Amino acid sequence: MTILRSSHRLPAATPERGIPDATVARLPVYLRALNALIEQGIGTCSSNDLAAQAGVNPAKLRKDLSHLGSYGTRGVGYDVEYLSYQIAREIGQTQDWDVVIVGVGNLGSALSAYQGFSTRGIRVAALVDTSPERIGTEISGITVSALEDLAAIVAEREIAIGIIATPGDAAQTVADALVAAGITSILNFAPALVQVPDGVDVRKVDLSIELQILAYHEQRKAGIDTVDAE
Amino acid sequence: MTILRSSHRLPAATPERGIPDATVARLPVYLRALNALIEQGIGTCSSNDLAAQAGVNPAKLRKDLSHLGSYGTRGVGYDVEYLSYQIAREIGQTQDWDVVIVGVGNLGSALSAYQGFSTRGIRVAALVDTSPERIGTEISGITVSALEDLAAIVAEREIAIGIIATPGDAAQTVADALVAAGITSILNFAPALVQVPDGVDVRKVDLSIELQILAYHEQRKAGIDTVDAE
DNA sequence: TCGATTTTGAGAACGCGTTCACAAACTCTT
DNA sequence: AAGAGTTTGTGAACGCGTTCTCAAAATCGA
Repeated sequence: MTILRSSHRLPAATPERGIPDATVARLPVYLRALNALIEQGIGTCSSNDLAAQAGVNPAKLRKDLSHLGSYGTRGVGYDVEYLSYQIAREIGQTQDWDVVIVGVGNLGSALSAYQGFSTRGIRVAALVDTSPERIGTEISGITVSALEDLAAIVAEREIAIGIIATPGDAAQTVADALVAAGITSILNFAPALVQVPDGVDVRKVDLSIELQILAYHEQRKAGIDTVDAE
Repeated sequence: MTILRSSHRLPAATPERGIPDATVARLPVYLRALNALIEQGIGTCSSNDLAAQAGVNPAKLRKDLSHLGSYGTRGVGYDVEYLSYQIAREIGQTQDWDVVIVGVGNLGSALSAYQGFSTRGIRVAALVDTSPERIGTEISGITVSALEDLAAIVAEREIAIGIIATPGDAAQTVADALVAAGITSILNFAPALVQVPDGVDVRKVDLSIELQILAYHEQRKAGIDTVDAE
């Protein structure tokens, strides 16, 4: 059964630049769900099927996909492989992205060995640290370089994404070094917020805060139990 | 459904329970900013000062704080220590929270040694794994237990929060075990979504997706450079 | 060919969160 | 004591994202 890719879109249609942030954040989830379907040998799926796999509302899924174009077929659904490719292309996963990790303490080391990256087009290309004891050692098959060599490494390997995995007080220094080296996208694991110039994207992952949010809700659950009788 | 908890000072105000999720997620950020101010020896601050420290809009900060109560003084600002305590109390950081980490691979090990937890009232109380080679070994000063012993450990130590740091295919099994053991809050680092019964909170941190989102924007920047002449 | 059925794509309504704008409340100076 | 200056707390406007809903487009069976 061949799925018609409902004709070509308009040649000069809106460049469709500007997918909502919330949608962008979910596209990788859909991609993962589609890959799961591919592994199950499923060739076509409805928005209901895919939404169930991805854990979202079917209407939301369709709205999200509609921002990319019309890749489904009414009355039929989506061709799994075709849609998978379209999303991959949209989020730039048809190419590999080299990243540099700054700070190879416990977290940085764990990230350098993280299995989940390679299958999603992420390749840890370099490790950097400031500690003399760490520089020159090999972690996950990569030799740790000095922070001074960052710019050269970034230029040579065409690295566009940097990961900050240092303690909080080093974060701004590292961010400055990354920006100076030409990095324009930063993932910050340090418990500190960093200032960067316009044009540089920073995403922050704060492990403590995630747990603190859970603790708030946990406290609230406990409070309901004990206070309700009041 | 609505939780009535009479506050000691509000006579006929709204139940006041039910702080918006977006606000809850920012309270730990404010708390960190306030602690930074305390270390600088600053006793009072305006919403402008604190907002700058926390990296948010002053109006948003005030709106957030207004959900907790009126802890500021017009024309003056906020007492740093007092506000710090009020936020800490609100998000349950006046007590320590014990957590169990399931999966002591690279990521789980790194989390067990993470310095940022202890200062925020998070204590890693137990480590669990399924691998016979890991069970019984000591990591960050904690002996790794078997998954079968999870329920006993959770009960004994009164652990309320569990962290999943396993590969994706083990995540659901682990989540089921955590729920069976009485855990009601889960932080999931595995690249898979887990199903849990009502009443159990799950937060998900997906390292690959964070990088994929950055890669999307990175790709877009590159596209603008080459396509757009603006 | 035609009607019944399935499913997408998108307009519209809705809700939540952010930002604006300002009165109220406080301090400080004269 | 009173006016000028500050800053909070909050109602209102706004914008983004989610959800509802349904016409349009496709398949299938007779």
